[in-house]
Amino acid sequence: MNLPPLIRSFVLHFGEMGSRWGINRTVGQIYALLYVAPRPLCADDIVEALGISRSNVSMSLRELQAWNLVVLKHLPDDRRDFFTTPDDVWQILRTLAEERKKREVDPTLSVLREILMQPAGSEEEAHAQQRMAEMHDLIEQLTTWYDDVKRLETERLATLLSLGSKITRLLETKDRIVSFGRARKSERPGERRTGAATPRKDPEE
Amino acid sequence: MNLPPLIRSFVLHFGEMGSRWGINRTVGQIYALLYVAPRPLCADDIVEALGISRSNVSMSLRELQAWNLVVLKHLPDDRRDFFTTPDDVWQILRTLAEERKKREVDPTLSVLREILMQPAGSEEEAHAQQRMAEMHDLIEQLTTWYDDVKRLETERLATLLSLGSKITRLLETKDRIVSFGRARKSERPGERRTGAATPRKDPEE
DNA sequence: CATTAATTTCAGAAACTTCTGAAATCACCG
DNA sequence: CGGTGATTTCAGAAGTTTCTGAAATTAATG
Repeated sequence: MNLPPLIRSFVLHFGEMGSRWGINRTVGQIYALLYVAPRPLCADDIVEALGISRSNVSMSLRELQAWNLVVLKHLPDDRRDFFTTPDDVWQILRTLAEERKKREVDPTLSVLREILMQPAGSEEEAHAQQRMAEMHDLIEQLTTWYDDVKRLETERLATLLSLGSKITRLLETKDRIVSFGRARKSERPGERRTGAATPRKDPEE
Repeated sequence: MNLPPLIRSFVLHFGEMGSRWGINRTVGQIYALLYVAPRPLCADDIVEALGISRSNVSMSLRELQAWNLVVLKHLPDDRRDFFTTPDDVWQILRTLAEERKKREVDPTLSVLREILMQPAGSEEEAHAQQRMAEMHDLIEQLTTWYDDVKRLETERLATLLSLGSKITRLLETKDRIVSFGRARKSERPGERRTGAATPRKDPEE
């Protein structure tokens, strides 16, 4: 590996972090390198910088493309592919969130739904379904929130973040002034709201 | 593996998911099992249910304890350890977030800060620092928001979630009525706010 | 349509992680 | 304080992932 020391530390750290996240080390390193590079890099630049095999670079770039994390550039009169990351860090965050949701959250939700459709064959299974329904509802709440918030432009999202929990304090006040928080009285968190995930046994009780 | 079919699917799915997250398959399965079990389980119950070795169970439980994801119970006149997960799914989510932050986000922030303190030795490094500063600031904004919001009781957090982006619409209106959004005019997202992460070269420009 | 250069694929080697059974440790009891 | 049974540790076996170099493929050019 042949890199200026600051960039080197960054790249190595992201390699480490990558492996904690199920992304592999090389993929993490390549991403980090592209992220800080002042111009798009081609595969051989990466081979050179990280000292890994050409084929490994090829496979890892493929992986990064599958995650939509890199942008492909072409220079005139050069048929090599050059790669960068998007300039906007918020955009990167959005992509990351979207991809992880697609790969991890959505399949989990659908497994949970499927299990919850089946009839429980025992007390034990009925209890398990109850627990899975709780998990299902939590995840559904979070993804609904996410789907809503992800559409915000960056500036608004940043505003929302910088307010944080202050918002609830604001809402406290509004509750009493504007007619805004009305629906919330009847709906305590933890209780089931959607019909979809209700286990079979419920009707009999 | 000797489990009712519904529970079996759930456990297997969490095993799979676990491996995507750098948590290992067995640990994921054990967690899933404890999560849906109607009562605390001891190590031998787990061996029996999942058909894995006693020592593997021991190590995996250790791992789960290190993540604060399981609760230890003792029955009177029985010196075995029994394990459960907390009843409240929101609590589980909080713990998960806290632990992941501790292991992944905090170290990344501190690596970034460290690198940003060092003087850039070249154009290339200076550019890299600029990029790292952007990443640093984004992460810092997110963790500040998280630190703020995590203190909310579950009920309020749920309210906040269920409002989602509606809040910004509410704020639009308030901006004009109450004197609440004043600070935001001068502070465009994307621009540097904290001094901490500013790369050395800035002062000269 | 042959040549050349870039890129991808893939089988197996290397590295790493997970899992096991045997041995060591621990903690309670008489 | 020795015996008993539960639990943990650990060295190495089994399994998995990552990485490489050689071969195959692709695509542009004369």
